[in-house]
Amino acid sequence: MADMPDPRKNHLLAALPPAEWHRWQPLLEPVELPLGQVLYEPGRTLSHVYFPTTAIVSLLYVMEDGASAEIAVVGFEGIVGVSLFMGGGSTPSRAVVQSAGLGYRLAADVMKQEFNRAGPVLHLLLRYTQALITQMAQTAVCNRHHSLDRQLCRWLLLSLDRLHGNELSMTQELIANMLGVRREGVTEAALKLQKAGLIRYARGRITVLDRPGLEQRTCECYAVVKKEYDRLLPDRLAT
Amino acid sequence: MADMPDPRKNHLLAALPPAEWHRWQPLLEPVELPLGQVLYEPGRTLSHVYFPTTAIVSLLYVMEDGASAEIAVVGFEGIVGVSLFMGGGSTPSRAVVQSAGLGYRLAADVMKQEFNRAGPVLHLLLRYTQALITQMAQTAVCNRHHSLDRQLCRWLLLSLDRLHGNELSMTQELIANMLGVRREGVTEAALKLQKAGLIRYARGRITVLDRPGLEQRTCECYAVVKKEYDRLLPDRLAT
DNA sequence: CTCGATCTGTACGCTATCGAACATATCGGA
DNA sequence: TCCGATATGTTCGATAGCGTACAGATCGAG
Repeated sequence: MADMPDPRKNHLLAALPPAEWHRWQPLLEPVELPLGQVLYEPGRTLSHVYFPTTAIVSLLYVMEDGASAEIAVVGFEGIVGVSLFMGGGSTPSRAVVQSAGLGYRLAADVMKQEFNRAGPVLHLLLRYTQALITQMAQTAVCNRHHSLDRQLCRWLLLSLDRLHGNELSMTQELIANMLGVRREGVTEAALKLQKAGLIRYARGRITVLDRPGLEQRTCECYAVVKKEYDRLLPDRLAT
Repeated sequence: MADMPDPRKNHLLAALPPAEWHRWQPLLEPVELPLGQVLYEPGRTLSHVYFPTTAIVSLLYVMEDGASAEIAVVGFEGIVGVSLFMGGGSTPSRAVVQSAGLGYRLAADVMKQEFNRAGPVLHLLLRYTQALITQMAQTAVCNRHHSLDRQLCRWLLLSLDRLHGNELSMTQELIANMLGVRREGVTEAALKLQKAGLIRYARGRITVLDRPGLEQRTCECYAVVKKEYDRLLPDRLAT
């Protein structure tokens, strides 16, 4: 834990007013988030909320037959476990670490207390949740209308925005689970992108060579989501 | 406006504590909601929030090329315009009346004020929003994995739950716009359901003959959403 | 250095949905 | 009663993604 990053690498934590930050700081518990770790299960009451700093977490729904689909993705800009303060304390989805990294967590009762002070924390978290809603809505639209090629671009860009650098550590199998498609489909789509010189990859390491190229090839969904996050959470530009 | 229904046919309004209800009653403005009426446009700041009583409202995203997809549906159990209190005051989607009827509206500034009292109103609205989030998430999953047949069943059931009686007034063209598919596809799927004796329809009137049959034929998505609404909003059973 | 495990590439037939064009049926107003 | 508008039904070729099976490539542990 020597190289634990500053909690304020998480943009929500960074956006806290001094008083709140002072209260929270001793209560934030640093956590390692290895690939595949499950932060919450469908229907289970949350014990903590998580603030990723360098990790990326996928919210996904797993169907009765085992097939899955990603609903939204959360990185250093957000918080995992909004149902805790929204009400209900659980959701039908599952949260899984999609890209290993670090983060901080806060106990559920503390989070609820802080939220119920009804001050800046509440409004910050609700604005974030509104952005998350947009991401989910756009995922629905994209699943309906756009080709796998374009969806892969969108997915790579959303992940890239939540990482530092231009490299992601993801097998095609994993990406397929997230997008809810076959692994072979991802292989085909990724090949096209590689042949076009936009990415390079091998055995679970993807390097983005031409980000503007990806942005040009993706569907409108990416820009819609990006714009809404920027509008609702201007503080994310702070780091 | 002679036959304006009780505002408390809207379950959120019905769930208000006496004090709030007393304050709100004079401020609620009855509105007719004819088919196709747009309650808000993408990016436009909301002037009111709407509480449907007998109408159904679709939240949908319209793409650059004109294609569309429904993200969620709101009836007497809910409120249209959550982005007003969540923050931002607008969303990239559009709200359109999908089934003509009546409702009440409340001015944006009043709504914000009431929300910011941070009492039972806030928690009620957030629990509703959490249910709405589940509906959106499940729409994304359904769009990815389930056949048009099953999706049509889900859509009919979700609509039926928000109406009284077993008849809906909807052309196949309209349903196709909501589901984001071709009108011909809906014709085929509807024919199957009719041949199976589950529904009967003609020129924009659909009668559900065998609701359990529909529930059996739909995908798991319907039940997931229904269960979550029931869990988060037990008051909806009040009427 | 070798072997098993993991990751990526390729092929093939299948099906759902698409896009477009056109046929039929029913409603409501002139 | 007739006509245009609207709603539904049918057909047909094209295609994206599926399921399955298998082949090659590369990594790491022993």
